[in-house]
Amino acid sequence: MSDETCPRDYQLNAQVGFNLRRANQRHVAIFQKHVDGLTPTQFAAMARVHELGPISQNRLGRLTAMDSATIKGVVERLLAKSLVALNPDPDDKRLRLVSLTAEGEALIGAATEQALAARMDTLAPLSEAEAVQLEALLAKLV
Amino acid sequence: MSDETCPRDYQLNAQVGFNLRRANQRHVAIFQKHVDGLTPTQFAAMARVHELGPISQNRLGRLTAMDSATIKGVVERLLAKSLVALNPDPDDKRLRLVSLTAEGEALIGAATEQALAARMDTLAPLSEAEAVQLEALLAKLV
DNA sequence: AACATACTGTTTGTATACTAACGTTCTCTG
DNA sequence: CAGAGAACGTTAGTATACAAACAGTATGTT
Repeated sequence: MSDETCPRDYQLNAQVGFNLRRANQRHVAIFQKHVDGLTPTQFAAMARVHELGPISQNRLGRLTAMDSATIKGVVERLLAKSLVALNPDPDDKRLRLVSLTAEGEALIGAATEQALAARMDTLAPLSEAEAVQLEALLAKLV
Repeated sequence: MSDETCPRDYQLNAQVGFNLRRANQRHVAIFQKHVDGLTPTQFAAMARVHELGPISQNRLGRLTAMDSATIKGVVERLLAKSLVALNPDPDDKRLRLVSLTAEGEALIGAATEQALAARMDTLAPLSEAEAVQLEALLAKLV
């Protein structure tokens, strides 16, 4: 990010919203460098399915903070990469259960390590104590 | 945001990246409720032009953390609302200078107050001291 | 003056993100 | 069991966001 982005005395730069957006932009960029082939949201979706097993599309969306339109696109793209499969629920004809394919299961381990490395890089400008503080404050905010 | 979004023991929820994304989502939603007719990025762009006067499209993008493709779209939409004007720079034929229209100038004052109200709402879950902390930590991060 | 380099704005393509509206299916209540 | 209401997934439309490639313009060096 260029120096020009940070003139010292504009109030915009002090706004939480603006810096929240920039911090998020920075994290996404760092994540992309570490994790190959998965965006942060795609990784989040896969991590949830890995944790919970087969799960409906909308429920997966809620658990990863995506609305139904957004999660649909994410699942579609994971499907195109053969990382997840989509099967009807025998007990509820509305549902389409998302599950990891063998390929997806094979990927998630390495991806998790890469995601943790990305987290480290993102927090690099902060001390250990500051990182803990930030995570606590963000948790209060969401 | 539903309770379901926050099961207590999934590591995903402890990830900075995930909570950064959610905090940003929440702020955008709050901003939309307070500021009518302007998205956070559109407001950021207008605030910068208000501060600095006529400015080239790409430079405005750098000062609001948007790449050239993104700022182009934002300016286009502000243009469609007649809030900004676009004029060639006589000294540099590459540049298209963005400036506020009278309508834009008339709007920016009220919008700034609404944006500050949105900021208050966003930080509402935090104490005064925590809000200051968060802003300081985010500033270190970007 | 000529040339390499850099910057400006533009376009295309992909990926979130949300709103609103819709048809299908389920569940709950009377 | 019938009808209301809710939840599911889908679609269309709009708005960031970034990468990559492009032509036009400016700048700096020789």
